[in-house]
Amino acid sequence: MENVKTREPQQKRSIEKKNRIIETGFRLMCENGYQKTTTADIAKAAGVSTGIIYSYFKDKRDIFIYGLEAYAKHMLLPIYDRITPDLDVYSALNAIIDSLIEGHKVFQHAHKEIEALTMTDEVIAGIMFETELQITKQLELLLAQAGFDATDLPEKTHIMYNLVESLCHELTFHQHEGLNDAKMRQIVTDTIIFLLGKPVIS
Amino acid sequence: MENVKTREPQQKRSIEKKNRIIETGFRLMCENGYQKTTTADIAKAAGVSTGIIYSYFKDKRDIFIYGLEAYAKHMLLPIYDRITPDLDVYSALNAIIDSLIEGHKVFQHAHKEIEALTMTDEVIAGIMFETELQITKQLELLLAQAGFDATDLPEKTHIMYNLVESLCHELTFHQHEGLNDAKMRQIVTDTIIFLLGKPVIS
Amino acid sequence: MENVKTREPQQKRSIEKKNRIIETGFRLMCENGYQKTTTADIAKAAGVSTGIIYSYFKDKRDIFIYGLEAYAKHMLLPIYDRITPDLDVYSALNAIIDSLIEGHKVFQHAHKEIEALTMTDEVIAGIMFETELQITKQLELLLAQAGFDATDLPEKTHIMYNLVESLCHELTFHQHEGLNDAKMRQIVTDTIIFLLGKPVIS
Amino acid sequence: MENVKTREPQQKRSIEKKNRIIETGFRLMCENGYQKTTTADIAKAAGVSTGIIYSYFKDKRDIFIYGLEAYAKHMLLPIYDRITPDLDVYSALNAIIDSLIEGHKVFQHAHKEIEALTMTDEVIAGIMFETELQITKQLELLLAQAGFDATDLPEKTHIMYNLVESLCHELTFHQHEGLNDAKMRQIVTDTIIFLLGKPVIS
DNA sequence: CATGAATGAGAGTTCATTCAT
DNA sequence: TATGAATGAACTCTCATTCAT
Repeated sequence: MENVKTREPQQKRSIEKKNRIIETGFRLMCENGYQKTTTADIAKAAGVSTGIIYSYFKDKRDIFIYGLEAYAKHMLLPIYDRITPDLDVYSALNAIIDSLIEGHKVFQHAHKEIEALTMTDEVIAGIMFETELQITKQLELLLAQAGFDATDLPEKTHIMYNLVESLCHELTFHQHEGLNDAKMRQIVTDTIIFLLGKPVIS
Repeated sequence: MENVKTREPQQKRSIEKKNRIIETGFRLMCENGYQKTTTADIAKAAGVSTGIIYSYFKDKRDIFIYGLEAYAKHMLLPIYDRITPDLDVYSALNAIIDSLIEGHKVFQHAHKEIEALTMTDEVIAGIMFETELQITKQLELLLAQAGFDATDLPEKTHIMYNLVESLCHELTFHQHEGLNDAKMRQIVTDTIIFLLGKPVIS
Repeated sequence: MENVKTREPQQKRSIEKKNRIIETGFRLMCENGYQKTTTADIAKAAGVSTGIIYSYFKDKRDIFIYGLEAYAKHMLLPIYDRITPDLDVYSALNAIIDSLIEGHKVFQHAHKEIEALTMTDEVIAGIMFETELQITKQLELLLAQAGFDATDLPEKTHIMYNLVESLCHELTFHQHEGLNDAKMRQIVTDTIIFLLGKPVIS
Repeated sequence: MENVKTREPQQKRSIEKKNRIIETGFRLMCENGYQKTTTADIAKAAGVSTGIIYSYFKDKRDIFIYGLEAYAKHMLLPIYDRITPDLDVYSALNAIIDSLIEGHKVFQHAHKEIEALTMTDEVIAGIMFETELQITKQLELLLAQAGFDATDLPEKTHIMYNLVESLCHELTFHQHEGLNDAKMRQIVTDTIIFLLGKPVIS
């Protein structure tokens, strides 16, 4: 039996409204912090009343969860989409980096707030964990298929993922003056290629 | 322009009390989240009254700032201490990694909460930025002195710092099953050495 | 001075709908408490929209008032109906008790909630007062006509009414284990006959 | 392990304050209804801030429970106190009636609101049930010891209790005009004596 | 006539901060 | 200095009522 209090909007306008609340709410929470964002803030920014929020969402946290899932999808989908069988591993790698950078740009400050909530909220932690797992599994698969040595692949993949994550963060926020974007990206891809070693076959 | 309300404790016992509040408070905030930690929790855990906290600190955030500064010092000091002129660059590198891992272990979950607060609090952001700057500058200096090619050194250093950061995080929390600690560390140091390239003057 | 907002339904279907709202709403309010019953609950249970309720009723309280009046009628009517001139006083008494027990069974928990609302709502208090008055007056009349001594009749009638009320309550809810229904009823009727004393004439 | 959020006041002033909140809160809830009484109302009437209420009580309902327990104690204690071995059964009966009337006078409107909450709150229902049980058991014991016929004693006691309850209610609130207090009381005691029958051992 | 999405005032509760002792 | 009781603004969430369709 479904939740009886919140309802799934059927009308087009309602769906748009629900999405507007998710987008606005998640953005505010990520920009200003989960706790500092009040339901009144979200309602005002989304142009709705506070009451309607509780027609679509169980509670404030529910908005964040929905936003987080959209965020995860936004990060994952392009990866699946861009990796086609005819792509060589280097192009695929670049496609993945592009995807993640784009995801960061769209969701701005999301990452830090999510990481913090990960500590105290198991559901949120679970979603993030699963997302990261999907991405790294995808990377491992890609590399294994391309014939790269599978030795220490999980460890290498994890490190590569973190390298790309950090790169995305810097390229998105430019917190450190004097760093050259192109150079950063070049170094990261070089490093990943170094980590990959040479393909075993050929 | 001194703060008139809070005072700098002169007595030995008072100093101990202030430090106890900082340590306990910062730990609780990092473990359970800044917002979820109440001043009452801190007072109880530190064995003091809620009132006395406001003799030593301007507000709750002030406790966090003090804790953060201690944390930063804790991360930085060992780096300075362990890098002696007679050390070769590889040993120095390992010493730095050891220092940062240790720092992570001591301050546990601190990082995530700090990162989140960085977004909305400029002072906190400033402290973290300065700390990272100090570490990377130290690394750059170390490497330059050791005769490594200074080309793209800021970019490389930044990437190395992130590599080590991620490593520390994984070694401390072991969030991802199936990853081998020793291998991870080996790969990271290998990667750093790869990034360093060869010293210009052989 | 007619209410301009709500209207008196003319169509047969509308009348049925209004009655369904009254029945369902009053039942829910009595079972779960007035405050705990929401207009959404009533609408859902009655199979109508929340909006339509405000076409038939001024507000939520109005539904209760209507239900209460129906309840009062339900308690009173059988008393009038069952007391025919040819009935002796003892049979009439039993008929009244039967009527009240039946009323209780139909409206279940109504009494307690009504009593509580009586305190704060003068209209509700008035309806209940009037109902009780009708019943006791009816009793007084019945007894006077049957030739019983009219000394202290109002006081006696009031006490008899309460006796029957309590009896009905216990017979309906059986809250106290170990009490025998038949014995209770027997004792109550015996007590009433004791209270009545002997008819003056004959 | 005790509740960690609410504390048991140790200081005399604190105990007084807690009691003031209970008295004021319970009175307001009984006079105006549980739902209509807000925590702000209680705080204002008790001359405290809303916050302090939650130092002494888990929630609003907790205040009511405390008040209810005090009410029950107030009803029961005088019964135990006034029934001494040397008292004949008629004097004891009068003592009980006096006790209950007094209880009603002190707690005013309490009864109705309590009855209503009994429906939806098991804890409240339990307290009331236990109180009534204590009183009826006391009555049964008293009568059995006095040598009255124990036939149908539980049923008779229950009816007597209700008789007294109704009497108290009327004597306290005088809702029905034209009824004479003294006569009412006389009739009730007469009825009880009738119910008692004659002591078995002459 | 009917719908049910939308409103927004107001509820209970929390907690950083203050202050009488 | 130190206490912890007290404050009250601000939070999340509810629901009787309204209104666009």
